[in-house]
Amino acid sequence: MPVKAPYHHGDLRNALLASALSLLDEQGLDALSLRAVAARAGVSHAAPAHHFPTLRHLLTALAALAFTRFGAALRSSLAAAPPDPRSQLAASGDGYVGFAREHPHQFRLIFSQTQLDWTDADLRAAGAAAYEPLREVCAAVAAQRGDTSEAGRRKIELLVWSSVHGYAHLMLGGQLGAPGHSAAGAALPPRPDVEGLLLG
Amino acid sequence: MPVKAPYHHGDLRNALLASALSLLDEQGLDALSLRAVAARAGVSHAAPAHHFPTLRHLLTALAALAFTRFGAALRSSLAAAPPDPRSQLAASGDGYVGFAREHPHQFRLIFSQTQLDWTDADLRAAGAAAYEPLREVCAAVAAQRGDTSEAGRRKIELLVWSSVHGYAHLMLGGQLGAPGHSAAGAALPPRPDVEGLLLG
DNA sequence: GCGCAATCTTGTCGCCGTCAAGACAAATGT
DNA sequence: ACATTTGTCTTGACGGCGACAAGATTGCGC
Repeated sequence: MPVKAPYHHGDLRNALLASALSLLDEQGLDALSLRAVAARAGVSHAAPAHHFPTLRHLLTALAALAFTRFGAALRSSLAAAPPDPRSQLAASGDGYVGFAREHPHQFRLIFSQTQLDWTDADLRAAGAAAYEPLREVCAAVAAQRGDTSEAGRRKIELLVWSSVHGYAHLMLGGQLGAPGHSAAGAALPPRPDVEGLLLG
Repeated sequence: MPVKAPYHHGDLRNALLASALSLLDEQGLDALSLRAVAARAGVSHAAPAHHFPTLRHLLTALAALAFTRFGAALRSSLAAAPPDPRSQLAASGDGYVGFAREHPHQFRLIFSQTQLDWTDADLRAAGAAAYEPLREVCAAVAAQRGDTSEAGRRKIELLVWSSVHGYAHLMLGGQLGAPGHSAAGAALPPRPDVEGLLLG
């Protein structure tokens, strides 16, 4: 491993993404600047320009990366649960909220609206892939409720997604239960019981 | 009315908030800078310092203002609906997402986590006041479902709040239905039918 | 071996938040 | 009535930021 820095980095793009990810986890979204990321990667302040013309491009690529991690977390949570729709639904909710709690900054980045380029193909693909398991679970839930129609499936999807996403968002905002900035996960009210509501 | 600008503005604090609000509605949260707000108010770039030591202070005060408007919108939506719990619940949901659609930037500001000082007493008070009608409706819903316990009321609250908030958030993100940045409110899927789910 | 294109550096510009020092006006005390 | 004090606003400066331009360095194809 040649630690000595050559003029041409060789894999600067990935190095920048790695630096950005660590910086994001450590100091949050607001601390992500092109210059800080470049400094952490050990290059000059304008080095990222070739790989990411704009901070927006870097954030978008980073969000795509975080999205696939989010999807992987969802999948692993589903794989660890019993295969019946009710358990799967609960597991997807727990996985969703769990990722938001364990990686709050990545979660915030993923759903930050103004700073990302949502027309980017990679980001959209990563997002769609991450949500695929959730959609499958919702289809199974709709089927168990005796509704196999497209519209019925969508309604379930929307309800599940909205409630779990809203809960995660409110949780991150500290707007649930404990006032101030109490320790995460201390005395939070439990996630809304969608599975109980939908599957009795 | 002396339009000529005196050295002492007289009501700069409110003028700054008004400028900030119009700038927010016109150009979004990212365009809110102390200098831009000061310029719009016709004062020098450092004039806000006396009233808002930091951009964070200004945003917090502005969020408190937007929160009371949000609460007023909720109340007016509730007042225009029949008094039965089901209609009130539907009206609060419609008012919630309606405000988010009509004032997306104010909505985003209100729920922006990192840029606001959530220990600020005014902000917390404004937020609590805005949510009061929602809590009352949820209490009525819980009662109609035969659950008058504190825990039952909270569960209903959390479900309603999470689902409607998540829906509004996803809607603003354009993550529902139409891809890209289609016109707001075009072909969006309807809000999750919490009232139907909870009250048959 | 040579040119060429890609990659990285240094330098610059304008905008930002923030601090410091000074100009100005209004209220206050005598 | 006037001087002083206090609050308010201005000008000026500093460092950090994103973005652009121009130059240096390297590796690759010919």
